[in-house]
Parts: sequence; C-alpha cells; structure tokens
Amino acid sequence: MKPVAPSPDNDRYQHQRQQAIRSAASVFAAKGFHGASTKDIAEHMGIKQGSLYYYFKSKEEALGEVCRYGIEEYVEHMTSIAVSDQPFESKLMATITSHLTSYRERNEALKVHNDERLYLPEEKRATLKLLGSKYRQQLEGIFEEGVKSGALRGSLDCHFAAQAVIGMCNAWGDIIVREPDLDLFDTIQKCTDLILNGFRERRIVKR
Amino acid sequence: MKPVAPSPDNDRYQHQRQQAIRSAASVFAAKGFHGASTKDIAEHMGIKQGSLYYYFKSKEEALGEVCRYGIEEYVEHMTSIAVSDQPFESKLMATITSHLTSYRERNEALKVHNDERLYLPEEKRATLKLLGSKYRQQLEGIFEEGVKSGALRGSLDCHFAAQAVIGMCNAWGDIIVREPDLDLFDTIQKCTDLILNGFRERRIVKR
Amino acid sequence: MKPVAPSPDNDRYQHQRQQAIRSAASVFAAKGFHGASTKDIAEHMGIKQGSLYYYFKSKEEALGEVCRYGIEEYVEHMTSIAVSDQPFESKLMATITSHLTSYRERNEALKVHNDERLYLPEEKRATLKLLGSKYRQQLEGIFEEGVKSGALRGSLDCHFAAQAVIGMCNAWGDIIVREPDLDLFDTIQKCTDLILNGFRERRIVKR
Amino acid sequence: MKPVAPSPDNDRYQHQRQQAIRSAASVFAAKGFHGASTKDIAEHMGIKQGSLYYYFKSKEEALGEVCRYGIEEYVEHMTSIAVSDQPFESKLMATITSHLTSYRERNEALKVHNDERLYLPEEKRATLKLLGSKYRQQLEGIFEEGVKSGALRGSLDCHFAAQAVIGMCNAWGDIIVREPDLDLFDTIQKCTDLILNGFRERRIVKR
DNA sequence: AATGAATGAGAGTTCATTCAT
DNA sequence: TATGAATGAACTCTCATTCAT
Repeated sequence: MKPVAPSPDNDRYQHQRQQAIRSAASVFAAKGFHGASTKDIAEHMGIKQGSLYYYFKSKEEALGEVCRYGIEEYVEHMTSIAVSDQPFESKLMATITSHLTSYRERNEALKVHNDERLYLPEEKRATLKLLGSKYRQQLEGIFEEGVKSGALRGSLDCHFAAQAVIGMCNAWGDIIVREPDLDLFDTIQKCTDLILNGFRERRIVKR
Repeated sequence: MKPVAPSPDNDRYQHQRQQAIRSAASVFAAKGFHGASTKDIAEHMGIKQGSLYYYFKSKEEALGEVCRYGIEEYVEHMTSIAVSDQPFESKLMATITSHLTSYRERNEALKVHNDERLYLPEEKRATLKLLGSKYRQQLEGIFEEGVKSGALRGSLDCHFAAQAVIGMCNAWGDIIVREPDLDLFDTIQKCTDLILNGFRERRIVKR
Repeated sequence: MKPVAPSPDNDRYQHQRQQAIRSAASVFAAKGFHGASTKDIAEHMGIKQGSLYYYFKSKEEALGEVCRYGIEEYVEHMTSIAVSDQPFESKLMATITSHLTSYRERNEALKVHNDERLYLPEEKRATLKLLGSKYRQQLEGIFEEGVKSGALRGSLDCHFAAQAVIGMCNAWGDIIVREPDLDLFDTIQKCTDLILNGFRERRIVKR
Repeated sequence: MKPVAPSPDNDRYQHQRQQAIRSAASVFAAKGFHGASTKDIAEHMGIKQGSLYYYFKSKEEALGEVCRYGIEEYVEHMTSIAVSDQPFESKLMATITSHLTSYRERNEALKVHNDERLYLPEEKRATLKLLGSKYRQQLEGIFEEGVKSGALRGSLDCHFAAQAVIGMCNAWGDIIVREPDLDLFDTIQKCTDLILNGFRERRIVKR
C-alpha cells in the first residue's frame, strides 16, 4: 500500500529488478554512465528499452541502485573482518583478499561505484559517502590496533594509511581485471608484503 | 607535419589550438567525455560552439589531443629522471614528486588520459599505450637498478612493482586533489617511505 | 444493445463502468484529455491501469462516454423545461438555473464535453452535436414563444439569442466554479435580469 | 554578452522567433497544448523539429510566449479605450469590437491564452493573471463611469458585470470563429444591444 | 578567424495498449 | 474480474556537426 513501486513483495518482480541492476552494472562498467544508453542496458537484459522503466524510474535511479549494490556487500564484508578476533596481520590480509576478490569476481558494480557515483544527485551521493566512510574508518581502526599491538610503527598516520591502502587496492584491482592471467592469491601476497615491509632490502643491524 | 589544419605554421593558430586543448581538458576532467558538450568547451574558451571545429575535426579528436598532451610531457619528465645520474632513492622520489605535482598542478589532461582514453578509437589508444608502456618500462628499469645496487630486495618482481607504484600514485593523486589542504611535500615523503619501508615496525635484530 | 462488453446485463459491471466514467470525467476535467493518463483515471477509481480496459476499449472511448454522459442528462433537463407549461420568464430562469447548478454540482462531465469533445473522431462528435443542437433548438423555441407572447421584442434573432445565452451560461458557469463563495441563487437572478433587461437605466417615457 | 539567448538584438533572429510564436499559437489553438507536438509546430513553420529549440528552450516556454503575445496587445488596446475621451456607450462598443475583431483576425494566441494557460508553471501564470486583471479592472472602471453618468442603472454590480461581459465576449468570439459567415459588424451591434437593453420588449409606461 | 543558423540522429522518458494468468 | 508485465510508438529534448557568410 505504501510503496510506489509495483508490488515490492513480489518475488518475480524483485528477481527481475535484481537482473536489471546487474545488467546496468555491466553496461555502466564497460561504457561509463553517460556513454551507456538505456537501450544498451535493456538489450543486455534481454528486454525492450521501454520495459526498463518498469524497474527503474530513470537512468539515474539505475545508477544509484548499482552503486548501492556495489558497495553494500563490500562494506558488510569489511565489518565482519573488523569485528573478528584475528591478529592485525590476518585482518590486513583478509581486507586485501576481500577487495581484490570482489574486483575479480563481481567487480562491475563496485567499479561503477568508484568511477561514476559523482553523476548521482548530491543526496544519494551522501548516502554512499556514509558507507564509504564507514569502510575507511573500520580499516583505520584495524591500523590503530596494529600500532597498539606493536605490529606497526608508532609514527604511522592511520588516516592516511587507510586512504592509501584503499586507493592501492583499487589500483591493484584494475590491474588484475586488466590482466586476467595474474594469479589472484599470489598478487594478494605481494600486496600485503609491500604494505607491511616495503620494497627495501632489510639491513640486518648489529648492536 | 599533419598540415590539414588551415595555416599550420601560423603561430596564432597554434596558440589558439593549445588553448582549445586546455579548455577541453578542463571540461572533460570535470564532466567526463560523454558528459561534456562541445558547447561547454567552447564557452570555457570564450568562443562559440561552431568555432571549435576550426581547431578540431571532431569532439573525439579533441579527446585524443587532450590525452596525448596529458601524457606526453609526463613521459618526457620520466625519461629525464630515468637517464639522470642519481642514486635509486632519489629517482624514486623524483618520480613520485613528478606524478603528484602533476596531479595537483595541471592534472586535468592527465586525469582525462587516465579516465577517458577508453573512448578513443583503437588506433589512437594504441599510440597512447605505447607512451604509457614506455613510462612503465622506465620505472621498471629504475627498480632493476635499485635491485642491482642492493637498495631493493633481490626477490622483487620489478614489473609488478612498477605497475603497483603507478597505480598507487594515481590513487594518491586523487586524494590530494580531493583534499586540497594536504601538504604536497609531506605527502610525497610519506608515500616514498611507505614504498620503501612499509608500515611495519622495524625490529632491530642483534647478532 | 451494444453487447460487446462482457456480461452486459450484469448489474455489477454496469455499476463499475459508471464509476469508471465518473473517474474519467474527473480526471479529464482536471488535466484535459491529452494531459490525463489512463493510469491517473485508474488510480482515481482505485484499480490498476490495465484493468481500465475491461471497461473501455480505449482512452478515446472513455472520452466519448464522458461527453455523452455529460450532455445527456443536461439535455433531458432542458426537454422537460421546454415541454412544461410555464410562462416564458419561468422557462428562462429554469434554464439558467439548470445550467449553473449543473456547473456547480457535477460540472465535470459537462466541462469535459465543452472543452475536450474536439478530440473525438468525427463520427462520435456528430452524435454529440445532434444532442447539442437539440438543446439549442429547444431554447430557441422558448425564445420564439417569448416573442409571440410579447415578452420579448419582435426584432429578436432567436437563433443568435439561443447561442448567446448558452455561451453566456458557460462563461458564468466558469465564474461560479472559479469563485466558490459566489451565491448561486443570487447569480442566477443577476444573469436572468441581465438577459431580460440589460444594464441600461430604464428611462420612464411619458406620453 | 549578457543575454543567454543567441544575439537577441539580431533582427533576423527576432523575426524568426516571432514566426515560431505564431506557428505555436496556430498549432496549440487547433490541438491544445498536450495534443500538439513540437514536430507539428516545426512543420507548420517549415523547419525541422530540433531547430525549434534554437528559438525556445522548451515546449512550455513556447506556450508562455504565445500566451503573453496573445494577451499583451489585447490589453494595450483596452487601455487605449479606457483612457480615451468617449462617452460610455462608445467605450462599451469599442471594447466589444476590439474583442470580437481580435478573435476573428488573430484569435489564435488569445484562444490559447484562454484555454491552455493553466498548463504554465505558477510563476508565469501569475504574470499573465496580472495582465488579465488589469483588463478586467479597466472594464470595471468603464462601467463605473457608466453608472455615474446615469447611462447604467445605479444598482449594477460592476465587478460582476465586467466578468460577465468578458465571458460573454469569449463565448461570442467562439461563435464567430465557428461560423465564418456571420457578419462581424452586425454581431457587434447585437451584442452591444443585448448588454445594454436585454431581450425584453420595452414597455412604454405612461404616467 | 569566427559565427549564426540549421540539421538529424539519437537520447531518456511516457504511455496507451495487450495479454497470459 | 482484475492484474503484473511487457511492449512499441511517440514524445520532448540534446548535441555533434555542417556551412554560408
């Protein structure tokens, strides 16, 4: 009675809408928001252009749904890592694993979130920003734990570190998408190692 | 060299064309290739829409010119770093400085190259790819030197390392654009430090 | 009579269809034929868009029914006035009363008839025109009686007079709809007075 | 430099735009705002659909311009009648003449104003309402003079009278548009006569 | 060297209509 | 009797592009 969308409890409708979101994610990821047409999306989904509007009020709403879908699960995953009872280094690796796996496996919606969310109206962007901030803050918390436990240097700027790691993971994500032959597990190892130890040769210091 | 344009030797023409490229860079950076209109570009430049076509054959050509302009200088800079006679660590820092400075100071064309070049036809994209590869290879070379000199660990995968650093610099570039209060020099320091030493506490090992 | 519709004798069906006509009248009156959507009508009636087509073959048929409904009762009323056995002045006042009352009380279908019937196909418009002409002719007849009885000037062009009175009543109808505080009875008095006596000061002529 | 519209001082542009307004008036008058398409208007004007947008920002702006054009000259005419130095009866006749002539000669924009202005946004409607009110008030003033001079009955409700006359003129206007053979001058005479004297036989009262 | 004017292709969106259920 | 789902045509509007001047 209250929702405007047609019979929101209807399973069939929900299922089809989910398909529509996935199609939109795919097309937006490939061509960008402005470069993609609603016809492209409909065709990808196997329906006619006009029928898309049974599931979305507008192209922009489709973008909004894709972005939300892209980041939501992702943030949930991070939450479960953050609250878990692992030592710092495991949490870091779990984060990187989650991030890169997500890129490789259903990266489209997340990529759209990262690249195209600026075309959303201010209001929706604010909602997404909250989710993104939550993600960053949780990662920040993990770094703070790491400092406390002595695993990380005391001088570390945890805010900057969290931002940097997110950015790096996105960059690595692009690489593994671009080069499908890269071994995922191997890459995760390397990335974690880089973040923890850097590239420099360890000098053994005698005292 | 490609004297299709009217009075190609004319200085005034070349100057105006350069202005047009800069305007296009600015507008493409702000709105994306498809989101920007030729009218936007013309207005930014202070001429009328139709007059743009005196400088570009098409909107796509404008994008091509912006991308080339964006990456060219950038690669030249890297070349001069690579062939210079500094120790490894200076070269690394010079690279990061060049990258981040470029983002903060006239990042627009470079940003367009990074984000919008996929809308170029295959042919032009190939040209740009060559330039990008050259950049990466030079950076790779720097890392190889670093390994040889003992500054970097012998186990380092220099190809991956170069890709990673480029991606990281782009991510950091986004951050410093997003947060204009960040101190540029300070950030450069932190980034170099992270790449070299990682976040981990250095354990002093006695022997 | 035109038993294309399912179960034409069914009382429930007829009742629902009448509701549909009233809803259509309401929506057409508010938004105009082209400005109103079948969804608007269905919502006003409390059913779903597609279900309207159980009652109407097309949106146009709905318009046709509304127009017919709007003018039919109206003409019937005029007929009963015309054949009644009152003096001319009572008939005139009864006509105006009927017209203005109709506007104030359930003017929607009549308003639709007046404003939107031109969107009907020629054929249906002809039917309505017949009804309208009948109305006008009956009014014309009343005026002719008035002339014969000496109540009206012998020089009166009864055809023009009937047209004029209908137009004036429509105009007054709009006014009383627009200004809901206007007293209906008072307005009827003024209108009748204007038609009979005009605005001019009566000069008493001595002989 | 300041105006957004292309070179508003340019004569050619202004002339073409005027043509566009006239075309829009014609098409809106025939089919109503929602029933008319921009293609219809463009075709009527002899240009292509998209080119219309060189002269109007939107279909709605076109409607606004038509309505303004429709009522503006009309109100000006009334003003010149109101301030003129004629006796009451001449002013009344001049008003009716102006109204009916306008309907017959370039009735389209005025008709559009009367029938379709409700589709304008509140803001523009307010502007038009001012003009309409001015017209009515001037007519009201004419009636008040008539009462003062003794030409009209002292009991006359001048506000209602002005509204009524406007409504009646619109109704008559529709009639003369519908019946092109009607003699314009003759009709004007009859209408004036009706308003002043009514339909009733004048009884000569002896005293 | 630059512009005003026009175009045509294609975009997003709406909506009357159909039909299986 | 009524609906959810889909369609396709038409609509308003945008925009890259052209060209005479």
